[in-house]
Formats: sequence, structure tokens, C-alpha cells
Amino acid sequence: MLDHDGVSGVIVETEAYHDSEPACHAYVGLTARTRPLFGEPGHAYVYRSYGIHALVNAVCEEEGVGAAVLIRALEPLAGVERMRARRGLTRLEELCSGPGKLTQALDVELELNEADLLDSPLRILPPPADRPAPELVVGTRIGIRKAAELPWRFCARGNRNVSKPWPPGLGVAPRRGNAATRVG
DNA sequence: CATGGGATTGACT
DNA sequence: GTCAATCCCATGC
Repeated sequence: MLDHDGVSGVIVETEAYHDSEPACHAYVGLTARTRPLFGEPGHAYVYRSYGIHALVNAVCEEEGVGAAVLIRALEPLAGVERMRARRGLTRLEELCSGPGKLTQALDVELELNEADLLDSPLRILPPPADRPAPELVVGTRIGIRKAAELPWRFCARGNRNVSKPWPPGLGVAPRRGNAATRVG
């Protein structure tokens, strides 16, 4: 789970990025922006997307390798009222079902770039002990133009908090309400 | 120093 | 389906 000051959710969707492929910011090598990606694993890489959103990654691999996992969706666990206040929405599945949504819900901003995810206000922790490990649905990454064919998106099967477009085989029925989505 | 392109979202046709 | 909002930073002159 990802926790920021007591507001938290179980990670239900991720994407992998690696300096060997051009969709990764680290592909350009070591720069001011990519320094965290090449740094110590277990730290955050937070960057501004489209001038609007902060997106959060967990840096992976040894120092010198530019790699990270983008956290794309959470299932809200604690602090749901603070999430609702920050998001201006009430429906649970709308609070953290996207990489920009979850940073808004958890109030993750650029100042948390390079934060130690094991020992800082922003932490990655084990999921609740009574929670079974999810089955994973693998798909291609969302919103990128380069290396778009790599199957490096991982979603928890059957979880409604996964961002759209839902990958094939997620196992969640579309919301009903119109004839086009109704089955038999 | 000027430019351009996003690992997105929400509103609108 | 289309489109704008708006920041950071890599790149090129």
C-alpha cells in the first residue's frame, strides 16, 4: 500500500519503466530531471505531467540503472474523507483510479521527489495481512507513444479502482445504464 | 534564451 | 469522439 500521512490505499495498478526503452524518462541518460531514477532504489520519483498533475514512481534497480515503477491506481484504504475533500468527488472508485488522481487524493506533490519510501511521510508498506495477493492482468502501458508495445502494465484482476482503459481480462463488468454495454 | 512535448484529467460535442 | 489547462525540463540555437 501507499501511505501519505495516514491517507492510504492498496496499490492495484503499476507500470514499469527502464532506461533501456524510450518511454522511460531515464532513456536520455543522467540529467537534473532523471537523477532520482538513477539513484538509490526505494525512493520516490515525482514529476509534473502535462503541467497539471504530479505522478509518483518507486525507483527500482541498483544505483546507476534508471528504472522505476509508476503507481497508477490505488484502492482507497484509510483517510477516505480527506481524499473526497481533495478530489471534490464522493464515489470510491473515482478517488484513486488514475496516476494523477491518486496523487491529488494523497496530496503528493513535487516536494516529495526523492523521498525515502521506507522512512518519510510518503511510504510504501505491505498490504493488510488478511488481503490475498491479487491475480495480475498484464497489458500495454497507457498514454505513451514510444515503446507502446511492451507489456509492462500490471493490474489487479477484478479491481474496479484500476484506471481506464481497462485491460482485456480484467474481469470487471462495465457499468450498466445503456444498451451498448448491456449483455444479453 | 526560445521552443516543444508530454507516463493526464475533466468538460464538452 | 475532441480539446484545453499549464509546468518542467531537455534540446537546440
